[in-house]
Amino acid sequence: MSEVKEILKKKNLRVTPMRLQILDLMFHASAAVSQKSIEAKLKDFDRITLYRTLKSFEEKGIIHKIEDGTGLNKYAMCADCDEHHHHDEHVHFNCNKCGDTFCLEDMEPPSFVNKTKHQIEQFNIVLKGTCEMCLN
Amino acid sequence: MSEVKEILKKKNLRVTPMRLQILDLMFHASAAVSQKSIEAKLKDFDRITLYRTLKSFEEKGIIHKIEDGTGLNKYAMCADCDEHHHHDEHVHFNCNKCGDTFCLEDMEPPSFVNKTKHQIEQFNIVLKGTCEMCLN
DNA sequence: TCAAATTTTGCAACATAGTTGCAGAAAGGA
DNA sequence: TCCTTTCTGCAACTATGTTGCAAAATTTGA
Repeated sequence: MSEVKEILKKKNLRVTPMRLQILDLMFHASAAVSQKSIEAKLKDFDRITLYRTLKSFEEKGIIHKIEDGTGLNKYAMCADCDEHHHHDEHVHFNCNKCGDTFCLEDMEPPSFVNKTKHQIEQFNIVLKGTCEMCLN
Repeated sequence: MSEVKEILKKKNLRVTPMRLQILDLMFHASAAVSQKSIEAKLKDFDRITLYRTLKSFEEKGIIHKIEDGTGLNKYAMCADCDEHHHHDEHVHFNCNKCGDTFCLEDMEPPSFVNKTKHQIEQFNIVLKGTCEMCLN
């Protein structure tokens, strides 16, 4: 728990019980978490505050938002992001069965041959299928 | 207009003024359209009916839904989809400035080296940047 | 062309996700 | 401890999407 406390302090965010709980939860989560799944675990807290907490975490570069196409925003800890730059351009995987989303930080992102006249600056890649857990 | 009429008949959908207008609009659109942009153009029609129209078009394989990460569902005509199978696994491009989304049907989708234990079945790739129009 | 069967539409009501303003509470520093 | 700043929780609101149902429109075929 003091590990997440350090993160908050380093980012100049006040250490509150809610923030500690949320960050602790994400720190130990194996998959990316949605706001809904956080709400399910911390039912004493206010929905709006949770939105704002996640927003400020994201702005400070503690977590990154994942658009996995399920319509639900999900969040995961950033390996090495800060408030100036997010390094979250890794591939994500979304399970069609359980809906969980994982960061595939080891997977090499592909390069694209740009035949178009559009200027490509970032990408969002979500692989879909059946996750390790659901296969068994 | 009779071209889109044929599409509806072929798919066993009744030919109604609303469907003709929506399909005609999508047929001539250069970018993928969101429900919102359709509403802006066809303001005489009911919001709920529009949802259901898009849904039935999608089910019949006339259009495909694009998850471009903007949170808004967008739709584009299917080049060769039918109700049994969607062939919409091409790369999409989303402009950060104007928000428009395009199908890059010419772009070769990359292959992924699967080092994980997850089973990959589909993918969703959205390239982001500045589109041709916004560059000029 | 008209009536019956079927599909589609539009309304009401509801559900969920997300946002803003503001007052009071809590955290952190002196 | 007190003061400043930040955070929280409430109320109210917007946008997006869904379901049930009755009325309207379309299609089929006599």
